[in-house]
Amino acid sequence: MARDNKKNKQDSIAQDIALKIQHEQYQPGNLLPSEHQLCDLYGSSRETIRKALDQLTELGLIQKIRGKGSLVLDIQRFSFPVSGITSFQELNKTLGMHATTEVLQKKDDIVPDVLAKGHVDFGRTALHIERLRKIDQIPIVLDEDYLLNPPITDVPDEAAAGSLYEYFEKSLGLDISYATKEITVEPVPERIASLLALNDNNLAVVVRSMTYLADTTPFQLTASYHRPDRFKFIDFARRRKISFN
Amino acid sequence: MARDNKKNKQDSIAQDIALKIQHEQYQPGNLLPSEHQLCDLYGSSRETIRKALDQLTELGLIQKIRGKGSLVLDIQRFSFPVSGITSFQELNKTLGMHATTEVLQKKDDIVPDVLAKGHVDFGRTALHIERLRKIDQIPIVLDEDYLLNPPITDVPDEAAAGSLYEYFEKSLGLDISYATKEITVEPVPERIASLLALNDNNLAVVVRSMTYLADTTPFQLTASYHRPDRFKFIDFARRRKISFN
DNA sequence: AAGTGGTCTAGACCACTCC
DNA sequence: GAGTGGTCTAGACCACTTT
Repeated sequence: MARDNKKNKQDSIAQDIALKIQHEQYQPGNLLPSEHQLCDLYGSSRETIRKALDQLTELGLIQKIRGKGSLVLDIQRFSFPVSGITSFQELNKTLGMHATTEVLQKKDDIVPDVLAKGHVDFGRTALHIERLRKIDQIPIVLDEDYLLNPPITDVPDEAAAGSLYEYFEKSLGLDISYATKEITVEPVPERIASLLALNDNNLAVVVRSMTYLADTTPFQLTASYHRPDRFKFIDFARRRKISFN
Repeated sequence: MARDNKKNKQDSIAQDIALKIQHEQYQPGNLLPSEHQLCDLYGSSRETIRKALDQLTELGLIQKIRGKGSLVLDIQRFSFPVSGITSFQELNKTLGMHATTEVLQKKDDIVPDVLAKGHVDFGRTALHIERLRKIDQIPIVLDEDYLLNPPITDVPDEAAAGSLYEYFEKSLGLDISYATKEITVEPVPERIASLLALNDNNLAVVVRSMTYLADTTPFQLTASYHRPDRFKFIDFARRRKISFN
């Protein structure tokens, strides 16, 4: 699930067209109806249609070509959702894998300095949730989440075992907005290595992220340890027009 | 460098504000002038100002807060350019490191199947450029580029030693638009391992990418092999409003 | 010439924050 | 209430592709 926040027109239109692409009502290699036709279809102005199409462009679902139209791109379905902020649980649903989550810990702890660095004060405590994710019984990811209070006071066990994001957005009504993410490859402590059943070299892919609300409040720090042989990060990126030189 | 394509108003405004943020004329934690003030400042309509601010929002430079204003975010400078399509050469300039590029090969070759898969026909030939990137004499990245003809017929040696992107955009006038990228960790062949001076385990971070022009023509396939101990990928991502369930 | 997307405008109304 | 951003509109003019 995650965000049915499509209250406004442009978001509803974007969502609707996205679904039609997903269900191949609009197919890769074909053009969407022209903006003018979409105006009639949805009964809205052209700028609103264009804002909806901008969202699809940003996602990599379409490419607009001047004089021609909006081309539906051929992005393999398994590469969605790409990049962005997406939880294991959501990804799981989308890809239809059989995954389980085991909650190993849930208690207040001091945020490790490596995670806190540059984001929150050192020595701050937070609700620490440790979860081991398995696919077909094989451990794939170990998630170490640190949830800041405020805005998060407690997390029910069911939410920890399921999707934290869904709980935050749906139950708490938090407005999750953006995140910074850093991917490295590092040797990890023995405990983590054994949980993930790593080889002798103890190398894991470490994804550290900081997630913020719309009002810029940081609320979640995460370190995810991935088995290197099962790790895959897929990204779609557009060339930006802004340069910094 | 790269793309001074800021011919239109919204891009110029976005670029101008971005530079003012970079030079701390607008500082993290402070608000930008209001949209109304920016209208006066740049002599444009509010929607145009808003489109410029949208670009900055997408980049992670600002966060808009309703009723308050546009807050300049505190993204450490070393994390720019974030994500997106950014070449080694550009990154190098931005970070001011001392790096060298050694061109090992430049000849026509068949595109390896792993790279071609899902993007171009198997068995297709392309201009293969192999480059070893070093920082302070230490090998960091091995780039295997395959450039498709058309649109690329040849690449001068100077361009290969410098920035391919700069050559494509500035000299050839190509309109680079988007790319898909995939990051994995894999054991690599002995030759690559020795070029990168890897440990006994021969593990490297492999970034495979496919880059497209604005007219959706694929033109560049790349496999980059990174030393795991020097690899770092930094990303800024916004929560999307479109869901696929 | 007709149809497409690209850009910009001036204005309207709303929701939220702050005083 | 005044100021902020969020959304939407109707229309204009331009650049490009197609026939």
